[in-house]
Amino acid sequence: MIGLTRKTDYGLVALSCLARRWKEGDGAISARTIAHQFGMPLPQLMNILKKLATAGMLQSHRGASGGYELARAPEQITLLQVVVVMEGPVRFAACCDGCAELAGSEACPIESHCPIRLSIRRIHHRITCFLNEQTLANLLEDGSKRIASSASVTLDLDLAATTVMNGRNSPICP
Amino acid sequence: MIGLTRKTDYGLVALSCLARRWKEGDGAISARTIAHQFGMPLPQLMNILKKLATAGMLQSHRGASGGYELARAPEQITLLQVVVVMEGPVRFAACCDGCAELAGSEACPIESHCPIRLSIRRIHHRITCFLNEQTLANLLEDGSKRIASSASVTLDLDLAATTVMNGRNSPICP
DNA sequence: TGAAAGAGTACTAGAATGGTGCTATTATGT
DNA sequence: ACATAATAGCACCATTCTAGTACTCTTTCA
Repeated sequence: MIGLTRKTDYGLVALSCLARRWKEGDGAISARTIAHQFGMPLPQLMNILKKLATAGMLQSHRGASGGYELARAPEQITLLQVVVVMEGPVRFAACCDGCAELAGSEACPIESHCPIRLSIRRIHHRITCFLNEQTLANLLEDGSKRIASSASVTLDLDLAATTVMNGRNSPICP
Repeated sequence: MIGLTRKTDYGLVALSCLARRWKEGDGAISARTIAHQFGMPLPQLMNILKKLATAGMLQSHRGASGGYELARAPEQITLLQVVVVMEGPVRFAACCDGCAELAGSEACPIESHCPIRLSIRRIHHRITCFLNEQTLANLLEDGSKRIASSASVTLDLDLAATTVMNGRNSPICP
């Protein structure tokens, strides 16, 4: 599936909240407060924040009036990093993506004569690069602005045309 | 998760095989032959090809010496179309991605004050656009060539550096 | 007429995901 | 000193998704 899990989603919302506080110079904020603010289930958000803190993305403060804050600048936290922390390494394909040597996953049986091996790897690379260009700071730049891209490309997007058609012949890109 | 399911993977390999035959001017080929050629489980590949045929991507020929062939040119079959057929509509996020009106999925409860709603939609759009630019014909152009991109951008990729690091600070893009 | 092939449907086992609960530890404020 | 509020670290359950299999029916060709 090509999409974020709900946990990653929750994590990104929380991180954005913390990034905004970072910009304002505010201090730590508790998981309870964030959960209440965005209507997220508290136990799950606690697990998520714990994970992000363990990964070094957040700094935690225990005890009363404790909480979480970003451990580094929003510009230095990328979407790819968050996804990797929450869901594990990104693997565009189970085989043929250059990640088979990770985690003892069995190699693709047709790797030697797979007709699309290299193309899949290139696509994998493009996607991970793209995700790594999207920083928390970018995410906060809302709405009318463009996505910053180190590939020196910006697209003027018609956001109203973003809906994904189910039909097989309908192009997504306007 | 950000990655293709194995079924989509199988489907792409089979489609590439059929695309190559299309270029050579060859006719239909049976599921059994494809499965044997690439070491895929036959019953599953049959289901996959049925699905792609139902979606109009393949043309099927029943009876002895029947089989499958592409229903249209490889240039007119995109990665996004294949993913949508095999996995359903692409939704980068459960909420806030402009797809909530599909399939009766419950709306995101914080949609009105979600700090990253628009950014998520933009990223969703960029990814679907990218997937829609990758055609079967592109996939067949192996190895040393570049990915065609209507965004008029090409990146020279160091394929050897594609491995995804697990560490939180290791940039993926070289 | 029999064999080969797709069409359609149903089913099972395992993994991933979403979500909850409990106990221990740490810091704060009174 | 002590109650309280907060994170840390587990373990756990229910549901959904995924991979894979099986069976019957229809069509076509030799």
